[in-house]
Amino acid sequence: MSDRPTLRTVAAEAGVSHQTVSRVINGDPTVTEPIRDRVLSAMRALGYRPSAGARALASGRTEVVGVVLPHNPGFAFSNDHLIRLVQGADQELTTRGYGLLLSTREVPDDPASAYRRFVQRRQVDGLLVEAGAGGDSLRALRTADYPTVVIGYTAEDFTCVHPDDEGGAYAVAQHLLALGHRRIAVIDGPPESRLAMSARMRGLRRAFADARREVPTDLLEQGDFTAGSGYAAAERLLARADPPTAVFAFNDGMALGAQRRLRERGRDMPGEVSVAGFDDTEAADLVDPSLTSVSLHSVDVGRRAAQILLDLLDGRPPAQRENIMPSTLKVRASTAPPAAG
Amino acid sequence: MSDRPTLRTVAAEAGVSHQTVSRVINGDPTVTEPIRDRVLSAMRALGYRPSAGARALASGRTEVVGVVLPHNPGFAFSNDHLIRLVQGADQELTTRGYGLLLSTREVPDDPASAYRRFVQRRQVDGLLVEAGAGGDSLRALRTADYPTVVIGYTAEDFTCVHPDDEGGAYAVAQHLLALGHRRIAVIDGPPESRLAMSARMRGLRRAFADARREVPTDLLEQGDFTAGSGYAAAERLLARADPPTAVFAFNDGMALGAQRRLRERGRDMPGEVSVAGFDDTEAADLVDPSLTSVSLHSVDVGRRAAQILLDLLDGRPPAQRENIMPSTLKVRASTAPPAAG
DNA sequence: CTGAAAGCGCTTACAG
DNA sequence: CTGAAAGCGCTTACAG
Repeated sequence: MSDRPTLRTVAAEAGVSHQTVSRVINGDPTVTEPIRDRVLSAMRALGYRPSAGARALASGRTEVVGVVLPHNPGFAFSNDHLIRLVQGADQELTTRGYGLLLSTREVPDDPASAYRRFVQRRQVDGLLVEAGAGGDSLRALRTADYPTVVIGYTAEDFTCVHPDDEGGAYAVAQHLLALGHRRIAVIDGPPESRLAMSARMRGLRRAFADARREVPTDLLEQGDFTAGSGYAAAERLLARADPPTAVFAFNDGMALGAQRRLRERGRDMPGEVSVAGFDDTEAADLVDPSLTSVSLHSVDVGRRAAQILLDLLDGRPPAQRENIMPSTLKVRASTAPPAAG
Repeated sequence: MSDRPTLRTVAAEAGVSHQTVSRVINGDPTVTEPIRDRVLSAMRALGYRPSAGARALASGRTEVVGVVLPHNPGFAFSNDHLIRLVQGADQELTTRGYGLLLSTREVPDDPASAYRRFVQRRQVDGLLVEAGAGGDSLRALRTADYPTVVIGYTAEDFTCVHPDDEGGAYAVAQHLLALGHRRIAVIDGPPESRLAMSARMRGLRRAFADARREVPTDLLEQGDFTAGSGYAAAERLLARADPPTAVFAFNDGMALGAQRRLRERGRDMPGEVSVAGFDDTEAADLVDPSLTSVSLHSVDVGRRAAQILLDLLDGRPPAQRENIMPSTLKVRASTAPPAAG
């Protein structure tokens, strides 16, 4: 194999200086048309490929963004959300010429953590961090002083992008109230997702308030996003003296677990009990009855986060710190009016 | 902000040459203990962070691996498999000090493709390519002359790693035959996944041959991995004069679609009809009856692929071109002996 | 075991 | 509008 051509090889071939070749590559408008053409054909003829490392060293910018995902092997129900976030971010980054360096760790003191890899080695120009299970690690990234956009909720002072959890929960509650349900149970998510869960709870309360109804506080159950916790919560709800006619689980996994228990207990769905979930995972459309849920448009969230970060890198700071993307209620077969009586 | 410390700053602080600092960073064993300690504390005191770009330029290695995933927004059923592959690869790469540059495109003539990004810009030392929907694009990566490991099947002459599809299908067929099923229908996958599907078909045939039974060729249906195609295939199977007592769909999505149609048609599962899937997606455990399926251990596949690539980069070529990772039959509630008679 | 020299392949001012 | 100079921050031989 012969050596790879460099800027100077191309310059020699085109009969110009290597700076001119650099200008052509970087789209400098001051290069004249004929010169540009000559350089471009020389590049093509030689199969020239710029060295990202040399560019990064000389320019101080890597044109790569780090994406940090939570490292939760058991966090199965969010896998679909995660991959769609990445897909959306990748679309935007690629379009704008940036690379996406991925890490599934966010624990800052783990020697193999993203923090160390991206920040310590200066491999990236900025960071996209999925808030995931822990906001604690965000504080560490803080000190790194890198342009950062958080995907999800954070109590820290970072620019963030997240779905409209409040609006989504409002829509579900409004839907159930409009169907005639009053005894609506809620299966809450785990404390690690407190900020998102509070937003959903706010939406729920607002829907009840707008309907001039009281939230039935005796029907609140705690879950942890697993199907098992939804199953257990359903069991406890069935044991109530005055059981719910509708169950709103704060994610699809718990909703599916609740459905399973209700089915085992012989409850007709949605005839006797309606069930709604959140996140609109693939399974929602596959189970029977198919599950009413809230779509978070994760691809759009990821794309928007990347957009905001790249604008920031280009010197255009975001208008707001908190950026909320619309979510959509998907009504399916698992919700219907309560049985008369 | 003060300027970032460089090798020379650290060298001055520690009272050594910058080469010695470089040696400490790269773990050169010839550096004496006291010198190493002095350098390390100087690095810590100054908050030194090496520049990945400068390293890459000087050493010719980026210590980053490109991971190319198929860009299929509709390819929903493999999302879980994909994210687990990436997770496994990331674990291995991180452990060995490599970064993971991700792209969800593999179309080589797309101006925003992975091919262009990774290869043209020399941002990576090697490539991990998920064979996904198209083996065609692999041919283009070929010309790039990068160390490449394919995840999945390929007709090209690349080192590859894939799950034991043949063994998994063998296990399912053997399980159904052992339960007493003879009329076993198969819902095949789409032509894009031809190589994996052929492997599954081989496993199926081998199980029948080992049991001295004939494969009921009249019960072969074509699907395309969507739940809809499984639903339609089930419909056609129900219309047979001699319908199957068991349905083996070559992915979980089609199996769930088939389950839905069978349920709608009032067939008891698994009483009247057993159903098995493939891939062991999250939904398999959530539906009712829970779905017998084949787990592909995607995390292990991704980890192994990264291992092979990194070994290759270290000058240790793989022992075999084709590397097969074990898959596991997960028996759940959807399969049972056929109704007597 | 450690230092002085050279260079990796670009970009960024600065002249002209 | 284009070229000559300098330097980005490392690593890799090569001496000693």
